[in-house]
Amino acid sequence: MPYICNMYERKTLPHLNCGLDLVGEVLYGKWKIRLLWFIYEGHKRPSELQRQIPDVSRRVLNIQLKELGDHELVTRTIYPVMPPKVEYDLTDFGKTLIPMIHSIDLWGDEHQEQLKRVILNHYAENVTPLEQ
Amino acid sequence: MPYICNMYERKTLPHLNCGLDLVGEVLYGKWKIRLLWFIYEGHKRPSELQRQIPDVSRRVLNIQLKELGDHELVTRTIYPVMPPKVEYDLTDFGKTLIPMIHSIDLWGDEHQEQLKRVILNHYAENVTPLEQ
DNA sequence: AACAATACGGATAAATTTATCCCTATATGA
DNA sequence: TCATATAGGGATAAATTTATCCGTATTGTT
Repeated sequence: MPYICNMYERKTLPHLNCGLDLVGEVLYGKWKIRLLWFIYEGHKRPSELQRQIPDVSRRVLNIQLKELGDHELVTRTIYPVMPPKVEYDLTDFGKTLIPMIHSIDLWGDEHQEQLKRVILNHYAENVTPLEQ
Repeated sequence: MPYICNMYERKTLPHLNCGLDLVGEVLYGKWKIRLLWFIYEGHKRPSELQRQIPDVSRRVLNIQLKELGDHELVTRTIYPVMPPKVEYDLTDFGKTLIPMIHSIDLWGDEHQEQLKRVILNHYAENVTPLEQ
């Protein structure tokens, strides 16, 4: 049974075998964790989120927010004003993720020197010889 | 400056702006967190890992293990015996991830009912009308 | 009048990730 | 002798994700 996801009809079924599979289904997306984090920090409007994460295209931002909504991690409130105003908020379910995301963020900050080193090393080792 | 990664010459540069970017660079891969977790649980040989995660192709398993190694999260030990024997172990750096992964795993288990519901709902809502 | 800000989505292209298929090697057991 | 287990890589295809470009609308500002 095909289904549309991310504006795309998926060909394969998801794996829902273990807890980590389930988490992956809802959090595996390049910007999702960051979106949850910024919403938690109070950046609720799409344009604010876009400014916080300039690297994401506005299109993908919308898609990932939509999926977070479908997965009941955030709510979307539309204010009938002009110009349009939309706000995202964490649901209670979404809020249960915050301690986890916080620990991920902390780990990244604590090890940022080492992380940068290994990431850049990995690239350096894999640069195409022609370009060195 | 192009670089090869995942047997593929990347066209865009990675984002290394914040802690979450850095974590993403080393953990963003469909099976990486599970690989770290199973190695932590004592399944060290590639063939064991393959059995724990039948859904991953052997090829991709090797590639993701290689990257975990490049990122200094695991070590790879080759025993010069026949048939070949290889063992992966977490490095000290890799071990610092365990509490985080544990909390992810716990969250997934604690909320598995809700997760399954929202994941399946999301699919149901997005099934192509033709197939319903 | 022209333009920016707000928010959203369709069509499509590009990038990236993951999978499939096939190959190398050696030792052991049926 | 033939299958199996072990470990791994090259070439390529398929799937999936992400980005780009364009269009819709309204209000207020220059």
